[in-house]
Order: sequence, then C-alpha cells, then structure tokens
Amino acid sequence: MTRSELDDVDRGILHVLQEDARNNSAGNIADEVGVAANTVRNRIERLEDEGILRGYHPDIDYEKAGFQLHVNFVSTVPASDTAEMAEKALDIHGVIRVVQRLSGHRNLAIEAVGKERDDIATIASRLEEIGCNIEDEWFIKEEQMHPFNHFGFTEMTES
Amino acid sequence: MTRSELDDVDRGILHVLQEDARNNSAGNIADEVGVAANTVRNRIERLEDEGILRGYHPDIDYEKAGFQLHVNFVSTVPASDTAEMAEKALDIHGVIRVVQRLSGHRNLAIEAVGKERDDIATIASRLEEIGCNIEDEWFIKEEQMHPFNHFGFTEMTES
DNA sequence: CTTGAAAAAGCGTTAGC
DNA sequence: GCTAACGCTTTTTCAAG
Repeated sequence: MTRSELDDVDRGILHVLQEDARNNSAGNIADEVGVAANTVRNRIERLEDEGILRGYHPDIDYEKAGFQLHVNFVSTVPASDTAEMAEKALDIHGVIRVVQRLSGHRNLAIEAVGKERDDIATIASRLEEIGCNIEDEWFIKEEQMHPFNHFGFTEMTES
Repeated sequence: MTRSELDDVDRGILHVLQEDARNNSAGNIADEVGVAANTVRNRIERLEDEGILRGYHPDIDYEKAGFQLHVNFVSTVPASDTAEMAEKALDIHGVIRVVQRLSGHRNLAIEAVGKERDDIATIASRLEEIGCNIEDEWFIKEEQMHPFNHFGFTEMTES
C-alpha cells in the first residue's frame, strides 16, 4: 500500500488540495496540474487508498467559535500504550488533537479546547482517569497551519 | 465580525464538515442538519466571513508521503514578536504548523517534516537565522486529529 | 429561512491511444 | 496509465415568498 515516490502529478494534486480542499474540484486541479480531470480523480482515489490522504478537515478558529480556552497537555504514558491512550484521549469531549512522541517520557501531547476553566479542569481529570500522567500544560495563543505546502514542483533541498 | 454564539445549525454544519470537508456538499449537510441546502451555503459563507471557518485542508500522512522525519521544535522568541516569527517560520520549506503559546518562554512551537536528517538540520538552521532560539526538539511518532468534533448538539458540560 | 426553477458543473463509464 | 466524449446526476445560482 506504500509507494516509493510521489510523482509531479501527485504532488501537484496535494499542493492544490492544501490550498483549499473543499472548493477545488477535480476539474480545477486538473487545470492547475495539467492533466485530465479523470486522472485527478483516479490519483486522489489512489492516494486515499494508500492512506496518504487520510481525510479533509475544516480549519476552525476555536476562539471565534466560542471556545476561548485552548490548551495543550503533555503527559507520560507507558510507551507500549501510546496508540491506545491516544485513542482514548481523543474520545474525551474537548480534545481536538493528540500527538504521539517518539520518546519514553512526555510522550503524549493532547490539545483541547473549552469555554470555561471548568471545562479544562474536567478534561484534565478525564485524562488522568484514563492513565495520562499530566506533566505540563500551557495555553495556546494561536495556531497556524501552512497555507501552502511542500508538494510543489520544487525539491526539498531547494528554497 | 465575531458573534455571541453559534446556533444548532452552525454547529451541525461544522460537525459534518469535520467528518469530511470535501465530500459533503451543501445538500448532504442540509439533510443531516435538517435545513435547506441554500441555508447551509449561506451559513458557511457567514462562518467564513466571520473567520470561524478559515479553510479546508487535507489530512496528509507525511510519513507515507515520503517525509519520514516529523519533528517538533520548541523555541523562545520575544513575546511581542510571536505573530511575526510565526509567519516567518511558516515560510520555511518543511514547516507545516506553528503554535504560538501564551507564555513568555518557550512560546513558539514549530512542527516540520523532512526526508532526511539534513532537511531537519537545515530547518533548524533557518529557524535560528530568523531569530528562533530552539530550546527543545523531539520526533513525532504519529499525529491524530479528532474525527468527530465538539460542535454536535450536546453541550460542552455533557458527555 | 425556504421553495422552485433554470443553468452549470461535476461525476463515472465508456472507448481509444 | 492517460485522455476524450458521452450521458447522467448533482450542485449552484437566482428569483420570490
């Protein structure tokens, strides 16, 4: 299911999708990349099958959406259980992202949002309940994703 | 441009979009939420204008896409410059996300991907060049976003 | 916010290169 | 594997209530 390398068409498709994954149809992407629309559809299907394209999500400004508190917990969990703990953490209401780290310690970062301090406290309690040993916690001011991407037609070693 | 509260329709729309922002048309969402398709389009337009919906991005498995190295840098920058530094960091090839923290120290987290160790070293150099004082660095094993969201019809205090 | 129509664009399947 | 053309479906747009 994995592939050796993406070609220019694949990278071009990913590039356009990263700019706007919702409003760029196969036809649009085809024009940008220089292939037929059907080719784009086939490639996207393949990229999805291969697991390279896992899904499409909106970028939400949680603060403007009413969740003024945006916090990140760093915890330590048994190294063999990071995947399982990540799943459990994601089930907690308010948790929006989990990052598993390649370290024995402080190996699970959990990002969550809430409307009041109580929400954050509740989330922290639930994390402890499922076995997350919270070691650090900080508030997030703002989070920015890359508007462009690294799948353009230039190589990694350039600019 | 900001609003007091989202209503059930807004939350329902955000909920459906979080599951799949690309393959859910206004019609689909309308069926799920129980309003007309045009209403969904109008609401989405409003949410975009208000800045709550900032964009739509694919969830890419960077490892499978050929970027085996996934790393997070934590750096300290002058508190007044976090926004500016965040922008500069995002311009660096390989950087995929920047998180500004609400703290005076270790206030900028930069996530990046690369194919080889040299890529990571290059990114680190560039970060230092623009004024990021790198204090910590770790490798990411896996990153999971929330497949569902917190805009369902239940309240934050429930479940 | 909804309805209802026309217009447009998307999609999937073919066949052919 | 890519392209092009077909017909079909869906979506969008724009009116009006």
